[in-house]
Amino acid sequence: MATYTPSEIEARWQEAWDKADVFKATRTADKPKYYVLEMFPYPSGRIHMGHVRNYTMGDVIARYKMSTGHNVLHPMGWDAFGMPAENAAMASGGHPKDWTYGNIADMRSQMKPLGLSIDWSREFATCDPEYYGQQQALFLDMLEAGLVYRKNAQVNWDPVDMTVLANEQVIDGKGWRSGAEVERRELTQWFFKISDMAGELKSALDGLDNWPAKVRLMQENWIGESRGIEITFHRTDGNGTIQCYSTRPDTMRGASFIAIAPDHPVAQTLEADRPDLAAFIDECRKMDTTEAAMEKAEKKGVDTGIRVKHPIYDDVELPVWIGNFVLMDYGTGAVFGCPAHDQRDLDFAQKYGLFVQNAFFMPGDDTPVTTEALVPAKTEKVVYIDHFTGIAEATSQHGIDATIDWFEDKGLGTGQTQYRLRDWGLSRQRYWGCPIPVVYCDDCGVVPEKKENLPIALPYENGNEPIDFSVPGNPLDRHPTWRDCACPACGKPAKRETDTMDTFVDSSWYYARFTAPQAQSPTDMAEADYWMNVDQYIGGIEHAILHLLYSRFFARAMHITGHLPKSASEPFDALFTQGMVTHAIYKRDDPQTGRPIYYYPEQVSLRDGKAFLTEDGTEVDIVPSAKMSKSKNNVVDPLNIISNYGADTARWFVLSDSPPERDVEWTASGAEAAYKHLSRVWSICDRIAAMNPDAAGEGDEELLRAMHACIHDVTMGIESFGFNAAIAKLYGFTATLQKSKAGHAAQREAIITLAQLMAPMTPHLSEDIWAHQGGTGLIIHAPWPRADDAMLKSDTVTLPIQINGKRRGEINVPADMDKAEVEKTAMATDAVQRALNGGQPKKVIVVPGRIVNVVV
RNA sequence: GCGGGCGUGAUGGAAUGGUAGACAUAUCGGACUUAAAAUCCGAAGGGCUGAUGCCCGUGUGGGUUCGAGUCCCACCGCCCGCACCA
Repeated sequence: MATYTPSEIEARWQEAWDKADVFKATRTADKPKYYVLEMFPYPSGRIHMGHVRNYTMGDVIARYKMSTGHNVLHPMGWDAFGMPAENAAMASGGHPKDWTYGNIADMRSQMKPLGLSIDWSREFATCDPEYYGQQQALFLDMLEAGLVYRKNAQVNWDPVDMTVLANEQVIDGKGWRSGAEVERRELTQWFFKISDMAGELKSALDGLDNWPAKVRLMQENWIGESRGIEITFHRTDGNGTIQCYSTRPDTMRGASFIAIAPDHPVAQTLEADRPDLAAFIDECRKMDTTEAAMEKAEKKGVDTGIRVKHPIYDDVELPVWIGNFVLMDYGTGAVFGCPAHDQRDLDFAQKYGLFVQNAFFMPGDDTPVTTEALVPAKTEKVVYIDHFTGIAEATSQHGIDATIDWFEDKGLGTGQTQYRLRDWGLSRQRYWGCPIPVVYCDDCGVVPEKKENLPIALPYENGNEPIDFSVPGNPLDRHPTWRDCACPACGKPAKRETDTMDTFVDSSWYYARFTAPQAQSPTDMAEADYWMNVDQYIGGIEHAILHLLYSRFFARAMHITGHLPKSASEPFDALFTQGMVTHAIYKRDDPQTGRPIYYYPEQVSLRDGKAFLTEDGTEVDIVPSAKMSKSKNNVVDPLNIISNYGADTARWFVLSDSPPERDVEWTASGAEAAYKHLSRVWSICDRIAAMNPDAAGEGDEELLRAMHACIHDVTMGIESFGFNAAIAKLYGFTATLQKSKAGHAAQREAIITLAQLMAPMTPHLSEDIWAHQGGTGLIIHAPWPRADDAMLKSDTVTLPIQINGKRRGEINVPADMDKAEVEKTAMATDAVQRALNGGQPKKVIVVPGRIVNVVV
């Protein structure tokens, strides 16, 4: 043993793990199972520090659970369908399949040196026909179970490229390639009936105790349960009614207009005869379809000329407007506007000269609303007038509840629980996705493909048929033969669906597939029953809503279709959302153009907290803690770190400096420090190994006490995702061991325990120390150290003494001293005597083992 | 716009409502060295004081409490998501 050489150590132990096949997961009854899963990556081609952090966290849990006697499943795969592959094909020729599998091979080889405890025998990519074929089977089962249906929906349409665009491809309302103004276009598309489960998906959130509260709250708000009422408005022209959904029927007195969605049937019937309406509707169709854009856009409308009767006041007529802010998907696609109690409605009313009328007032203030809407909190008391006087005298919430009943009693409306959650449109007009396995037959209509014909493979799979990416649009549409097939029902020539599935479908059930990746059906129930649920799921907060909600829906759908047990309806028992890895940006404004120039970390030298170009010494600006981004040149390649310092250093650092749920800033000095620390541990091991085995020393007990405290703290840290705190304790204990003059036996016990406690984070170094200290077998198989309670307790405690809540002194007392005695001791101290100045304290609070506070 | 989160030394951060700043970086001092690097030892929130000590201090302003970084209210700033990016 000489110096710490991670490259040699890490290769050696990875080989040893491979040889012993230690990470292969097999169903067995003699150990409790533990399934740990990190959100699988998209194969972009390069792993980045965010991946390293994510997988290292999962690895820490997996290895810790192995050493606590669990049968651990820790798989890895690839979320491999998606637009970037098609974009690459369009940009530089080639085929998405080659690009994707090439990237997977690259990324796998970049991940292996990290020494992750992954069962690679279960690896799959979602673009493997073996995977998406089972996904098609699942789709057919869901179709049969009534969980899938077709309806019209809008897409972003690029009129120049003649293709559907993803939201991401729409930039300022224009197509990203053509620059043409994007339109909305209606297509018939497939939908999952997730809204049927809205209530269940919401109420089941309560049981997810080991999910972050913020994620549960975000999902709850996303599902958006609201109690309201559907009210019928009668048209004065006698041409039927308009149904409005409202969560605020208590504001009905102040209703001054009806607003309907541009694609509301009433609006569409008027379009032909009214060029002004048609033009407006057309303008609405050009609007960005994202919710953020809709909300931010100026609220505009056009009067249709239609009038409806106010449901309560016979003499009041309300104009019906088309509003660009009304969504057809939510409620009935029509709302009534009450300007007095809604700022958006007030702005709209003022813009178009509509009247403003209060429905209620705040107690003691009956000033009518003019420029600012009166929007009370639901718990605030309000005073209703007219029809609602007296029925709703408590709070605003009472008013809403009471008026819903009032309208129902009068037969004017129907109470309804409405969800914001919309059905999940899964059709994508793209090539690189899972084909939707249905066939269109002139005679039989829409026919599901037969299961024995699955997988319906992408054309490339059937023998290198050329796919043309030189023009935009879906290559499946223009493929010469792929669409042609026999109708599964009648056998006559028919055409395949050319839409593929949203890639979110792929990631909504992969966790279940990992339990039996080679099964000839979507899952193997025996395996699923054993391995599900995922005990710990780890990934980015950016997936807090869609991916996790879709997965929860799919787990339920898979139960309904017989592919998962009911107990797996909530697939992820515990969820952890980790933060990003950030890095400072080094930049300087170009003196000529004024545009910023970004420099790579390697081009910069740091001195006294300032950054200088290594080349010529020019000072550059430092922007701290920015998301790593290729365009800002602030990306650190994990492979460079591994080749310079080793995987253990990279793993140690990404866990060390920040709490895992928060962002961590990558710094060269931090990585250096991690490396130095591991070297230090290594040299301590070296020193102890060189000691005389019989050598006695001083402070054995202190060292062992510190060791047991460290076992306790690190165990707690790992169990509670406090990896940074656990690492801080390991630093502390390492320093103690380094300075220790204890005998060989105690020091050897300490270094072995230290290696074990570090093993989840730095598995290679730990194996090596274990071997050098004569441990038997592999450290990964050694049981986790246990803290001895007797060694954690100490005889005396130091209690701080506070005077009026400010620390003024301390006392050392026996740990078991009773309260009265502690108080007496505290009162006798100089600090307290000085503060009392001969008087008596007003109050003395003694918290045993914690603190004494004297109030004077 | 809506929803969610975060804000503590020069920096990353620690702190079951109970000694604010653990641990690490950067900085400074010391040992070793011809010198430097590496390594080891030590100092360090700000202000006043010779020291013991005192005052101030967790984005801002209020509140609850014997006691608030932590809980509540309002505000400011930054970050994430918003349904066809993965």
